[in-house]
Parts: sequence; structure tokens; C-alpha cells
Amino acid sequence: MTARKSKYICCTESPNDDITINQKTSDELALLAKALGHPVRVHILKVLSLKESCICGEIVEQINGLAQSTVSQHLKILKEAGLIRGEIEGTAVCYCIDYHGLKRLRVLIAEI
Amino acid sequence: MTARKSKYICCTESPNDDITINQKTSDELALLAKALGHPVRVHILKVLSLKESCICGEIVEQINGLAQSTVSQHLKILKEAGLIRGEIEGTAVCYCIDYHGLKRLRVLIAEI
DNA sequence: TATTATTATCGTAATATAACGATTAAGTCA
DNA sequence: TGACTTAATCGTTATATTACGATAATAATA
Repeated sequence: MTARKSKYICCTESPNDDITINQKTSDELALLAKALGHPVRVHILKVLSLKESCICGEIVEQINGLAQSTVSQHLKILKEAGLIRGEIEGTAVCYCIDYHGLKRLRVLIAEI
Repeated sequence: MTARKSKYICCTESPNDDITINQKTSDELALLAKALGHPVRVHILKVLSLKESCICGEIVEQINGLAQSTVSQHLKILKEAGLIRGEIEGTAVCYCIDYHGLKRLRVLIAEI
């Protein structure tokens, strides 16, 4: 990619005309954002944020009107993205926010 | 929803046991995050960030290997989410980041 | 006015996501 | 051991997303 003049006023000439963009962090950010990209999953994070930690069953109660299997699926997506963690406690599973993941999301957005 | 004792150690009792969560902001955050939840769209934002503003055609060039119509679709999604703006300049359209939208995303994440 | 340049939209196909009920798995307790 | 509790997984269906090529729309220009 070579720098070149643009005939468009809006396209400012800049030393950044030769662009190199970190694809890896783009992918990482996209994955995190995608995990957050559903109202129910945002809601789950808020529940966990307010309650510090919470067993799956109580989360299902908080998410009114959705089947347990559906909530479980959302929890899985959040977990795989690194936004929450789950710890087995007896027959239950206790979920909490993974603040490393959440911070990483903030950092990656800030870097845009 | 009434406050109740939990038999689980992990589930801390807290004054937030009666949870009220703002569904509207959850939806808003989910929409913004969803728009960001694709590597190509993150890439587009980075291109715009580095170049300040950019005509659609140059963005298409930067996104190697995707058809013009596909990139146009991604631009539409970003625009509808309020993450970019487009200004017609002759036959071209000049896109730039909508920093209000991006800031709103940051704020909503920070509020989780 | 006809042509060119640029971008948006349309129609379509392949794939992914979201939701459900039913079932499985694994730990607890009588 | 057998029943119960809790959560994950499976199979399925409906819907949404992503990508493409083709076409339409609009402004600039010859």
C-alpha cells in the first residue's frame, strides 16, 4: 500500500496514510463485543455485577421468561468469551464476572 | 422479586438483592456491541480512526478481499448503530467515526 | 444528453444464532 | 443404592447474518 494523494477534501493527508492495523486485536475485540451483543447477556452481566456472584438458577430467575437451557447457552457464550467465570459448588454452578475480560474489552475499544 | 437467603456461599447477601436493572440501556449497549461484533467492522473503525475520514472506495480498498457491496453493508450497520457518520461529497461518500456513539459505548460498558 | 464514477440496494445462498423441550450428567442426601 | 437437585448438552426449528453478483440511483463530467 503506497501513500497517494486523494482528490477528496475529506480524506486528509496524514503520516498514517500507509496503514497497518493489528488484525489479531480486531478479531479479539470483535469476539468480545459479539458476546456482549445480546440484551440478555448484557442483563446477565449486570445481574452478576450487582450480586457479585450468583448461581445459575438465580440468574435464570432474574431473566424472566427464558428457558433454563437458553440461559445456560448465553452463559456459555459469555464464559467462552472470557467475560464471566463459573465455579462448581455442589450441584450448582456459581458464576461471576471475569473482570480481566471486561477490562480487556474496555482497553481494546479505547485503542480504536 | 423478594429478597431471600441463599444457601450458596458464593451468593453474597447484599442490599442489591432486589435488583432493578435498566433494560433500555441493556438493549442500547447490546445494539452497539453487536455492531462492533464483527472483525471487518472493527477494522473499518480503525481505518477511519487512523485516517480521520475516508471515502467508501478507499475503505473498500483497505478491506482486502471483500466485495464493495459487502463493505457497504457493514458501513450501513455501523451507521445505523451510530458508530460512524457518512457525508455525501459529489458521487462519493465520506465516512468518519461518530465519537458520540463510541463514547456512549464506553460509558455503557463502564456502567456494567 | 450520454457516459462515467461511486455507492446503495436487491435477491439469493450459505451459515450462524437464538430459542425451545427433552435428555444427560454429576453431585447431594435420605 | 435410589431419588432429587442443578446445570449442561442435544436435536430441532425459526430467524438473522454474511457474503456475493447484479442492478439501481445519483452526481459529475465530456
